[in-house]
Amino acid sequence: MSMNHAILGMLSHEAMTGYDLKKRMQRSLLMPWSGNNNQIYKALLELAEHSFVTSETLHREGAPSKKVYTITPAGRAELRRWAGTAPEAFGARKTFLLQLAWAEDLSDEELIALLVQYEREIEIQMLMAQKEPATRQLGQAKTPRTRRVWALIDENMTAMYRAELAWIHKVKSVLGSRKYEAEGQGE
Amino acid sequence: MSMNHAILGMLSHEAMTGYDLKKRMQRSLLMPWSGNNNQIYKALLELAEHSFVTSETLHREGAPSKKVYTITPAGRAELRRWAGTAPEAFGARKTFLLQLAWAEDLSDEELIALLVQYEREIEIQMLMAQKEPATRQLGQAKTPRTRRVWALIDENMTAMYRAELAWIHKVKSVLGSRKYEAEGQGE
DNA sequence: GGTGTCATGTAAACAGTTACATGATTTT
DNA sequence: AAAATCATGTAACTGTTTACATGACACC
Repeated sequence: MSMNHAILGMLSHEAMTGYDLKKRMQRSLLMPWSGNNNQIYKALLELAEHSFVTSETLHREGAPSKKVYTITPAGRAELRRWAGTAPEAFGARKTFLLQLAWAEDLSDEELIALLVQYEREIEIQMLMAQKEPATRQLGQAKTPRTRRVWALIDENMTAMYRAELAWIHKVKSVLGSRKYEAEGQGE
Repeated sequence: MSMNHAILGMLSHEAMTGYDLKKRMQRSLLMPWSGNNNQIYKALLELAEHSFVTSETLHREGAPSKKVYTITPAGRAELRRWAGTAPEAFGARKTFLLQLAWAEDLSDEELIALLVQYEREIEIQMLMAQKEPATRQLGQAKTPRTRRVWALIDENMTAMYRAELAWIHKVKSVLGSRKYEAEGQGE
């Protein structure tokens, strides 16, 4: 579960409450979990059991109490360990490609309409990624290298959307000009 | 659940057993579910309940019996309906980006080693996608348009991996030459 | 007076993975 | 003799989403 490590990572920059974590996770496209209560409060319990975090309850008058979670040295060690583990290839759930694959009974016009809708969705994601970079929710970078790496992470996100938009344009042009009737395979 | 529709889609080209579906799903990168028994046999039961598929059991001597599933007209209608629904943006789980984000305590050399490992993983995926295109598991395309669309779907997959590899190269060059020390933001 | 934010948590459902169980045949 | 393939299914677990519950304060 990388969820727990994501939380650990965020706490490594700043002590926070579950509520803070939730908001940040929801805003960052890097963590596509919904950032919902259930997961976060459970994960925090689990991390506390392993002594990777400690919590301090702040009682405040006229406002709900807070539980501020702080990472422990053991937590930092675990984070470091995890950061060095063998990386895995990403997995993309592109439901739209499945939709396209079985859209045989749709007309060219319906297909193009679908593509336009999909394009709009991707454009929205890209705009969001640009105006609220995924790494902004991670806190303040501590070193020039981290600052640079975070910028590269944000570039990865936008590059991904740019590639998808380029592909959409190609598909639209193929369908729009009925290039498939020529049966050509060329680029 | 797009799992059920993926099954419906595959059955729309050819009647199959659960076992056949499992093998095809496992081979196709388009359906990143593990294609495990539990899911498939449950999904088939569900589809049968909705009368989207029917099954016929073939008893064979000297071999285990088969249950061949066939799509019904209602199933085809459901598939068509689904194909026309509003598409959603894809979601990518890029755990590696999270790892990178919190790799502050790793040396440049360790970071580059991680990148090289990640590059290898992505290269493997891309090679798999090229030599066994995701749409090959879908059956035989019935029309020139479908043939063309399937080719475009396969291109989408390889373009995605190509974009990732290009990004990895950039990150390697930034880290390898310690460009981050210059604090530059330029492309 | 309704909606939104702050703040913690729980319940129930759905989705997905791993492993088990069975039994015959084929390949190494 | 061991391992893989064919073929169906179940059990137990982990992961994820949606919705519920509570209560105070702030804003419109």
